[in-house]
Amino acid sequence: MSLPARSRSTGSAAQVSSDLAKFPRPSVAVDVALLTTIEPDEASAAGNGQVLAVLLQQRSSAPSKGDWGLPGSFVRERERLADAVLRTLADKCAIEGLAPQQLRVFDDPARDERGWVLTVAHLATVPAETVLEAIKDRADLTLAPLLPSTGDGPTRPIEDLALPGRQRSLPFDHAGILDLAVADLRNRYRSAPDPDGLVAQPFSLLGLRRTHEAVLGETLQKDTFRRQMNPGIEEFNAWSDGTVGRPARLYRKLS
Amino acid sequence: MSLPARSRSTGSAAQVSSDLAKFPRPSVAVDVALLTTIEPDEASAAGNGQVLAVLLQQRSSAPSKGDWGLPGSFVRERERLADAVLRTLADKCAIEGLAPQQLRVFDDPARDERGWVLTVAHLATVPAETVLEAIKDRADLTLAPLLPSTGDGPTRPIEDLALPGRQRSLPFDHAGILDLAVADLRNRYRSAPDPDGLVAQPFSLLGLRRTHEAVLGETLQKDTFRRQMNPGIEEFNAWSDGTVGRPARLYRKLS
DNA sequence: AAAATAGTGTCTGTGAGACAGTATCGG
DNA sequence: CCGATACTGTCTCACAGACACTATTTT
Repeated sequence: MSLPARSRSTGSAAQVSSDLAKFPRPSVAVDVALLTTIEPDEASAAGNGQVLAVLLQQRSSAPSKGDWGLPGSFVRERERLADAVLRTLADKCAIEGLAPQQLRVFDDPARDERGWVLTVAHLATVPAETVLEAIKDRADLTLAPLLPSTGDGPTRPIEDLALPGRQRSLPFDHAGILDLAVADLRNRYRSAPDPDGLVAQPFSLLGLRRTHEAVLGETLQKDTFRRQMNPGIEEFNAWSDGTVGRPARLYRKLS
Repeated sequence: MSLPARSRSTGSAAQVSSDLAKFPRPSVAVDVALLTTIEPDEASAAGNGQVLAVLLQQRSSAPSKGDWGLPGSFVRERERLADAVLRTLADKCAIEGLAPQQLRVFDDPARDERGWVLTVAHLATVPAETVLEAIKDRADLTLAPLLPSTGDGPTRPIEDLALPGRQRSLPFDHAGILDLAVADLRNRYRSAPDPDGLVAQPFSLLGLRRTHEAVLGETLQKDTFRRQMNPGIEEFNAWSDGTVGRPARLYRKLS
């Protein structure tokens, strides 16, 4: 970025920072789509395994009070955006140790009725157990499953988000943020084994495939999947406890 | 995003907007990497054709005054980020009619010595003639060629940016913005014919390939390239004026 | 005719996709 | 033994990559 032509560089800190004061400043927030894979309550359609789910929080205030939306908060002075996301998750949801990833800025000037607010959308992923532990005593937090699109329309990544109560849609532009997050996650899960660490670390190829199927929203072929994942994993000297059938070899992610 | 718990929704605009005032607000700027493909002055290495180039402006003020950097400016009240980029290019460079694309926010709190400044990096592309026309009478604008990496290191997309004078590096985090912009452009040019419209509209397959080679920084095989582009183009009822050799059929982009 | 460029036929290797086979467990 | 699950050999098809051949122009 560069200054307008009229400003002069004096070297004085006070003078220098007063240059910035000439420009209006927006409020800046972060929102986070925290995604995980869960076993749906009813044996749902779309394959036999897990589905993607997103953490929603019931809004305690201001616009759309009472509705469920993505967690978020305003950025603090000179705080890094990723740190603001971590703080939001720690303060509001008691979840720690993630690596949020920036998606993009949503900048519609009318997106928030309170004023000029930019929000930087983020994506974070976490194993299901961590989220379930964090929300089990909380009435204002929930995991909403993302049912994969049954039709063939490639328009929106998500066919249906199962919202609690009679709520029909997410507030603000949270639906757009969620679409972006899912598309981003899917892109990464197309080529590499569990790039975001959703599965615990020795895993069987079946467990890995179930998670990939949940993320991608489609079933995968067993043998093709093995060949695609093979260069990215290494054998682990253990075997799954065979509940039924032959035990499966366990693997770890490589490097 | 959501409000802190203590705020109440009163419906009064004054009351509502005062909630936002409780939070510190950063200065927000946009920076743009305007990329194009040019014929390099000397018959450079790396193939026989064009190379990527980026528009640089000599900073007239403040930090790094006199150095060359990416054009940018502060966002105005309730202005959309893409509009801020368009305004920057129109005001400072007299270039219009582009479609800037957001890359990501750079948020290092120490990135600008003047204070807390976030910048939203953008990418825009434009045919070479438009840029050359716009900069030809301007001493503070230049097109810096991006020489493709000669070695095999896949670390950085750009081996060398040919900066004017004795300047060694770009100010702020502009080098990172440029890397992102080039990587993004390359991703799109890998699968589709000229997705950003860098070539004029009936084109020969040779011209299209030269532009793709410039963007990707590597030479492409004639016949493989044709097959990859074929589903995305349609024949145009005209032929290139054969200066030497057989004239080439011309094409247009499909749909 | 020679040089230069455009366009295409074809061979080969690689890998996805699919099917069916073999291996190893619990009952 | 049977059922169930894990694993793998192999066939087919499609396509990238590469080479060379044919086609059409200027000189």
